[in-house]
Amino acid sequence: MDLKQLNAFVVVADTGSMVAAASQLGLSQPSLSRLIRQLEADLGSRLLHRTGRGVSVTDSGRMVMEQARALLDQATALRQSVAAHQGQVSGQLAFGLPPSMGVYLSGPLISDYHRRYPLVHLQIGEALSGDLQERLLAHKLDLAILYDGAISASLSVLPLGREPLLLIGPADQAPMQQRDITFEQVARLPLVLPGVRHGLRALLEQYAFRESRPLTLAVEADSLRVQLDLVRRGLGFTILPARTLKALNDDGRLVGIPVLSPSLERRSVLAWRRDAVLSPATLAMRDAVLDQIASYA
DNA sequence: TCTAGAAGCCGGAGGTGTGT
DNA sequence: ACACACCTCCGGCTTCTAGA
Repeated sequence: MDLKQLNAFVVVADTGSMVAAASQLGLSQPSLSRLIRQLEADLGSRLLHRTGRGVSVTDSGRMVMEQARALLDQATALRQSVAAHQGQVSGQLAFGLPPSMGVYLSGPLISDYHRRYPLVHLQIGEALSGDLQERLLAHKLDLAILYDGAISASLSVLPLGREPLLLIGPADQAPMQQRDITFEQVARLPLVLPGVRHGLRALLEQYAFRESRPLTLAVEADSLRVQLDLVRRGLGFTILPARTLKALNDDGRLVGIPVLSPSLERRSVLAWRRDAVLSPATLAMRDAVLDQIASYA
């Protein structure tokens, strides 16, 4: 058994196809088929069900897949540790963050990180907090920023802090003339909000449930830019952190005011798999995120 | 009939042993 | 120490087989 066979098996299991996996691995299908057979012979167990329309993982295969991923992660961390020991942080790093943080955090964070660690091949993904969590657990991300709440016990987290949430609207609209606004008043306003799978929406619904003040939904839009465009056009108001508004308020026509009673805030965390061996590239990104967040304080 | 995996065969690369 | 022969391993190509 070797890492090449284990990696081949993990890619086959992920793709569900020998042909697709062979293409991804840069091997011919027969070569890949032979690698898998050798692994199965070594382990004395069938890892895949073969059908005329692809392959599926057996129960033994699922168990092997989990441990194979852990071994591959350790091998990657070992390579990167040796490189770091020689003064070079290198390797691959898949990092995810929610769009409402990505709009203001990605630029400075990634450019600074890339300048300091040019040998690290970065993959940056923006997605909903729940999707990011799933991708972390599926080994598709090494590190991600998530919104606090319903975090899996399989993840380790580091709190990043709290962001006050503002009611956002056109400067000339009546509610925006106030210095602040109560949650009760906000709940009565027509709101342009993301769908229920979105962490921010889930958070607002929790506030609404606790306060017994159901939200008045005008339009549901997952895209931040669409939300703000609709707010500019007077279809309603939205709720976002101040930094998100600042990053997207190109024409300065939108303003934000604090929401009180209760004051709305969003907490975020940096998360990674509890069983993961963090590579030097991942540790460097963790520090870079903490530095960047600290610079906003 | 089409698609995808398996098997057989071949060639290249690298390792090992032996002779000079 | 070097050159050569042989062996093993790996990957590609072609063909066959099985399932949808």
